[in-house]
Amino acid sequence: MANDNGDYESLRLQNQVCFPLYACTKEIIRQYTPYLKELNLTYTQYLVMMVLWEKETVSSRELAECLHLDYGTLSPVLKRLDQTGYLTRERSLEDERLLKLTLTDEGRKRKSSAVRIPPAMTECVGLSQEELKTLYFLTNKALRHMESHSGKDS
Amino acid sequence: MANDNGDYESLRLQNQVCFPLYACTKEIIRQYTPYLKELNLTYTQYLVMMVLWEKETVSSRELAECLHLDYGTLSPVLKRLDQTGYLTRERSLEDERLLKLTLTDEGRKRKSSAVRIPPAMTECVGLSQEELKTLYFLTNKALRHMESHSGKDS
DNA sequence: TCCTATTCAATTGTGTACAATTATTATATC
DNA sequence: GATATAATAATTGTACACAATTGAATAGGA
Repeated sequence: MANDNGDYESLRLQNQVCFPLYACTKEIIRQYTPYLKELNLTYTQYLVMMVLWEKETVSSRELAECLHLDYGTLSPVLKRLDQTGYLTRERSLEDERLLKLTLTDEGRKRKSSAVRIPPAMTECVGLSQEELKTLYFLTNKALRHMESHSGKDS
Repeated sequence: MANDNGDYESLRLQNQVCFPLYACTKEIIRQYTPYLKELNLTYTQYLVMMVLWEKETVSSRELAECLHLDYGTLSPVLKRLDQTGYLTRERSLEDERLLKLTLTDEGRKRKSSAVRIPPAMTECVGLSQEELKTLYFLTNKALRHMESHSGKDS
């Protein structure tokens, strides 16, 4: 009934949606690199700094949640940012389990240098504002769907 | 003239397009993991296998190009797939620099188990066919733009 | 032919990324 | 108030990911 070609059609690299998503993400991050290098940051570290530039102080737990990263990834990243001198790590007084991260003056200074990164990256990706909005909408929709449908199906 | 809020608006995590792309990619790969574990594959190894399932034999150079991976990533991945017994690595006779990868019977067998992965993943992402097509189009467009505008501007 | 530049691949070093385990602190239950 | 449970981080182990370096094979030019 079904022919062999048709059965395996879905397994072709060209027919995967995730693959260009994966390749595109890596390529964008690669394009970020030279800009971030001037700030002594990696992309992951830049994500942490964006949160701190906005909130000044944040718990490790909040950070893990909003960046979708676990402690195995976050712990060494935070240690490096501490060593670089962009943030401080200290235990919360109310709850000794919580790690409180605070932006340092040195870290705050980098914010003004960072403002030119987003427009440069938008330029580099080569999509229109409309297309970027669509991309933003679709990836967020997929993310929300996967979050609500993973793990805790009781 | 310009207010401080407006200047830094573009630096907020919520206004980044790359971030949901990055988070979404990681989440999809995480969702792949249990399916791929049954085949003894990681996501990167699965990408290599998809190419081999289609072409039976391929050079390392071609693989690096179509998967957008460099040899630093690819070499150990190929070594592991060799150890698992899904492919063989041998030097090309015509050009000793080239590494020729060939699918083994054991590797070929896994293809029939893999066919149920793509529909399961489509389901899991939670986007319509139309939305997936749009996502595919936009990420490929961005990829092509970045490829043609990076490095060799003479 | 000899020399140089290029291509292909592997290796090294740094930095994620995540599952699984461990340790510490808080909370809930009795 | 002692004990079980849950929450928060850190650590360990495996596997990418990529820049930079190295080394071998090939191609191209004087």
